[in-house]
Amino acid sequence: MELGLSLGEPDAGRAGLELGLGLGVGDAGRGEDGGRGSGAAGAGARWWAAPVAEPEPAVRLSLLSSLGLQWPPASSDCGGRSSEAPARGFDVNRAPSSAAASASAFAALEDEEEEDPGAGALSSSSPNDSAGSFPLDLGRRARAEGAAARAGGERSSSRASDEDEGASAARKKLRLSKEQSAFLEESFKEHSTLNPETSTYCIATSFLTDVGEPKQKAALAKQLNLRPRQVEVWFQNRRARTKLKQTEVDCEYLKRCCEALTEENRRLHKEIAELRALKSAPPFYMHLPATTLSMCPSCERVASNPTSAASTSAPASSAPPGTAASVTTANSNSVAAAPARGEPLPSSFAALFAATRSFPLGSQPRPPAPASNCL
DNA sequence: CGCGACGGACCTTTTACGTCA
DNA sequence: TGTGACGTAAAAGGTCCGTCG
Repeated sequence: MELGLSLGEPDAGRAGLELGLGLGVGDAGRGEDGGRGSGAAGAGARWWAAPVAEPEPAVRLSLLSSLGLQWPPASSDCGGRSSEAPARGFDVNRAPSSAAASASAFAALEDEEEEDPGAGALSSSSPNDSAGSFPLDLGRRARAEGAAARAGGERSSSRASDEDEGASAARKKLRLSKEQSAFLEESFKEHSTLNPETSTYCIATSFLTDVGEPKQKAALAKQLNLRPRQVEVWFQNRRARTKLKQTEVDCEYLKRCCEALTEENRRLHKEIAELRALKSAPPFYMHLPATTLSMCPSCERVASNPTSAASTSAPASSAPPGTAASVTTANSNSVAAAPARGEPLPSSFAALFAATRSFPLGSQPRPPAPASNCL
């Protein structure tokens, strides 16, 4: 998707300002993170990359900033490998205190299951009856399922892990307990994807060293008494939700961007029309050199060139306030009308643009104009 | 070194279930 | 009590990448 805003003249002779918001949609993330694509980042990070053929004009960023808008939105919390791993306190690759505490709890759980592997498997119909402290008791059903998964042995394929339960069996949806969701959420904050490598967290805590599959997925599944497939599905769904939310945020931001740029475009068109009207004024204005005008970079007022202004300052000094010399762009339409010969005329364009430009974008605060460089 | 098979991880879409107003 | 909206677990199909023979 490409939002294009053309500012200025359509003809090639004039310098038109082409604004584009490159919005990559699709399989954008692949290849950028050196591995498989992070689709969540694909919608967000791709916008940064803006992989268009032509080099990105600097005006894009500067204009966005000049519009008082930041990109990406500050609320951007996009998952994905390229943008993931914000500085959080929780690190699954380290041993948090709670996890360390849970290690011993898990050991106790293991002992309990070894004594009675099927304990309580059918005693509860609700998957949410996780009464008790996490993770020692994450719900009997979940525990039973975890035990069943371990009893059946880990499949090399995560998809196959469910096949042993019988494909004909009705798909039973279970609700993860709050504790399980919270723990998975913490893991997701750290890494939106499951780390296939050996988890240093597991090694550090060494409570899963005998698992034989020291991966994050297996570790989480083991700790939460879920099947690895469940952990995998949860992460997939969580990434999808994150991406969806991020897409909504980005869409809203782009909408505001488009509105702001449209307004800026309208304003610039108006200025162009006013300048054209001035250009078609009597020849008196025409022999003013173009270098007469200069823009104050700090306050964006148009100032007259000192040398040029000096040569033309004499008539200006004779122009009293309230005459055409003090007219600003606010009423430049009236200025555009050719003054009758003999009327006092402005000495330069500087007076015409002496007033501070009005920016319709209310979100953009303007710094106060330094008095030294301004008219 | 190039190539195809394979496994693993991920993404997107869809389905189905549980909850709640 | 029935119902629709919503959240979410789960599955299916596809893609990509690394590994191996």
